Amino acid sequence: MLEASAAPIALIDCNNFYVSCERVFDPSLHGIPVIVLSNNDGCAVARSDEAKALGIEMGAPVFKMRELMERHGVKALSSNYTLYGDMSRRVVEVLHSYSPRLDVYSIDETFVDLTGFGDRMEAHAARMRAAVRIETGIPTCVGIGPTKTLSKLANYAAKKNPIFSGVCNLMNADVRDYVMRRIPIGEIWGVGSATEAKLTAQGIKTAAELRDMPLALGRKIGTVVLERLVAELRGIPCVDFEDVPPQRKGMAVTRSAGTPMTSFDVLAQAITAHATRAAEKLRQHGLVAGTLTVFYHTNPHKSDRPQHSASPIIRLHPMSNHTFDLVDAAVAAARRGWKGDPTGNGHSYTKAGVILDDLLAEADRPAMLFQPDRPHDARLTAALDAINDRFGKKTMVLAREGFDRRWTTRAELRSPRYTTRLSELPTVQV
DNA sequence: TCTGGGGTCCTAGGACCC
DNA sequence: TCTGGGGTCCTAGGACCC
Repeated sequence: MLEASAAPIALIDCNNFYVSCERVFDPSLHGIPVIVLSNNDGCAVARSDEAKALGIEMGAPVFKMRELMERHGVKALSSNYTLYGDMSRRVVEVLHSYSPRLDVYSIDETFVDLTGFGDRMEAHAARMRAAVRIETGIPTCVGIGPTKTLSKLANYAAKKNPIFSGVCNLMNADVRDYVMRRIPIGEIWGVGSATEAKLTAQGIKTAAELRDMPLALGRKIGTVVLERLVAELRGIPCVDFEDVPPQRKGMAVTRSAGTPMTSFDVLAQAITAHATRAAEKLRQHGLVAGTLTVFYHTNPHKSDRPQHSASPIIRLHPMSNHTFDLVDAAVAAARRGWKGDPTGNGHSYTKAGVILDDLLAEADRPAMLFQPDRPHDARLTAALDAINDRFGKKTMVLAREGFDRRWTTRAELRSPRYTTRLSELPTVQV
């Protein structure tokens, strides 16, 4: 049987992760509705159970629910990615002592290979979950299944139904069938709104029905992706366990502006900041980029106002991770996309970004016949990185970022970076 | 009157994820 | 007034080649 031979995979998923991180360091947040906001304090990207119970949806814009929040005392926090990133690292560190093979899928989810635990896998998962709770303070749920898709499904069941006490094991085909008959297709990993609509039109509404659909039909109404999904639901692994993270292909730094940008100068300042950050990220990962895309656009939610968007692309040769190269290329590209008068063309741009593609390990960068030898540049960026690493991000920036910084993203409700800044350590009253 | 076919590469756009 | 950011993968279709 396929189920018997397929290796058990556990998915451990942190509950309401960003909210849980905040609660670890601020106990007053327990028992009340809490939401964490997106960049620019625009919408809710994480919600406590109490906030979900009030009907606050994922991605709900804050300005539309101010009344509701006031009425129910909803506590809103700006996102604090420095804190969440560090807490995520701590969770993974704990998991390492529970399995030699991990596939870190996202900031709050990790697949764990449970091969070799036999009948004890459920108990092992429960111990792992308890250890994460004790050592990091973060609550989690665990789903176990013969494929990644089924372990995701198991995790969903563990979160939804308290009967599982946080660990749902779907290795048994009968239990699995019972659960799958009760899960709507929209909750399955890989089924988004478009696929859900197509499947519903075919009369397919539950995970069990999707599993039993002919593979060829899956391919026909979807693509090979949907066909693989159906196979995964049948217990046939099609999604690789990636314990070694694959080489990343692209990288982006994009931000909404706190105040709309109306002149080319202000836009160029924001683009300079984004390109600077993108170059830093490249160097941190030991990569160089071959293609740079700049984009900026007006507010798409204001259809009554004139709209404009541009996304000029520039090739970088030689491939580079140098701040000056990327800033020069980005600003030049942005200028190419700009139309009209530099002091203002009648448009208010609300978002801009820099996207890097064709990434390559720095060591593999192709040599160029006439490659300029620029040892000073390398030393300069090294010094720049060292200063910003030691004294904090943006201690030293290019003057081209400007001084008024009116375009910077809003984050007015951010909690302290408790675990990564000495000056922001939590204080304890004895 | 008759007007190829097959292959590769690249890109834009869609769909999905957290 | 106020609506996130950062990724991956797949496909269709055009350009180009022989």
